[in-house]
Amino acid sequence: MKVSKAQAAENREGIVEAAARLYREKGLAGVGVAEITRDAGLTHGGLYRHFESKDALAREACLRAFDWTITPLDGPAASDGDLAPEARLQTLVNRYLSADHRDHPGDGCPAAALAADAARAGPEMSEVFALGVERNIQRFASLLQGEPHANRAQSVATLSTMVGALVLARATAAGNPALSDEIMATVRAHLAAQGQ
Amino acid sequence: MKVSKAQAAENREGIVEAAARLYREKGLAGVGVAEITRDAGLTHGGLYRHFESKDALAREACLRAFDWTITPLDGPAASDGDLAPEARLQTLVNRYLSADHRDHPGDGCPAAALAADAARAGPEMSEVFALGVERNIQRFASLLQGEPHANRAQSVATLSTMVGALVLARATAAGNPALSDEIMATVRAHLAAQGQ
DNA sequence: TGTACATCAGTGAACGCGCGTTCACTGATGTAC
DNA sequence: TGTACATCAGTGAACGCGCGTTCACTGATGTAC
Repeated sequence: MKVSKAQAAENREGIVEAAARLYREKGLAGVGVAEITRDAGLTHGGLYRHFESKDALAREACLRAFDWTITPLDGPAASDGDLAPEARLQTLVNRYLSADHRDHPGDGCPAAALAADAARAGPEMSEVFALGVERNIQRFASLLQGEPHANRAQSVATLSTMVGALVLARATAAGNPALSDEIMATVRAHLAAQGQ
Repeated sequence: MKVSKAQAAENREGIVEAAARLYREKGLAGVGVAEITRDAGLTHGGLYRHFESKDALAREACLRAFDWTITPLDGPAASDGDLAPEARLQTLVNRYLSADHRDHPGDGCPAAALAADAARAGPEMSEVFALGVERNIQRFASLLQGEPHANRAQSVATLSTMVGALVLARATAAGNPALSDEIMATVRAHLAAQGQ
């Protein structure tokens, strides 16, 4: 049955949100369109009224996933604006390299969850990731405003370190939890010492 | 038809090697057993004389992939033993963060290519990755012998940075080659400045 | 060393299953009058 | 404002396809005598 335009837009939104979460949890190749639409409270057939193909949905879902920011993980820290740049950076790093973020990729950083999949998903998906990574670099740089060595290079290096540490922590979490924790703690300390 | 025990062992080896390469190229969910055995010059039915399941093969292939070392990428640098630890580290970093390594994941670092897949593949695969990552950390630490700040923490941090940078460079390579190159160059310089 | 035969690595058809996509159909929405 | 009807979001069966796994079969290997 037909639904109102408002309801249809809401349904579309629900599909994108469900896809953004499920893809981060299970990988681009690990989720089917039936699971995504079911998660959004619909059936699979209607998907193609909103998206040209599964790949088109995947691209839009990844773009949406990059709207993610670290703050929601621990709730908004209202007083962050008062902190010195070094402290703000460290707060962000501690949230990014936390057990909570490691264990809930569906609500987390898409770069850490999906970069390897994106590299294999064709040039259009790679463009989506390039946009998202560029946005993260710039957001990082603006966060570091006032830092002694605050610049784009610093942002790129710190972002790489955080993504790499989270990826390794996730891959080792089930098989060697102590190693997984060690990686996150070591890199938190490393970035704290570097930013001091 | 039956083949000699030596031939059978060779065929098994070929399957593991093909799987180790194809999985790094296309991801754990992106390759079927038919493609792997075809690549090894066999048909898919015989796979189960050697491996209990596709997952068991995947685990063995990942373990094998961790035998990978960076040196073969540019050929063995016979004179590396004469270099100072800082120079040896920088040579390794430059090889790891090269266009060649980025564009040929099948012959490259399994942590960068498969860590996200491994995190989703169950505890047994995670154990394989924990072993591989631990080996890489220790190899790194022994390479840094003689460095002023050479220790395990330094190894973990540098490894994380390298993996993260390569992962991001791969994800953005097709969509924004300039950004991909920038990430690798920036992190090469960052690690050079840090290790000086 | 020669012969008879059990072993078993490898083949390829077949299986059940889930995938992405299509399509005839439903029925509430929203518009034309 | 009320009525008739075209639109179209959503449903669910059906499609062709490739997947992992099984299995009857083949025939060279390797062993028992």
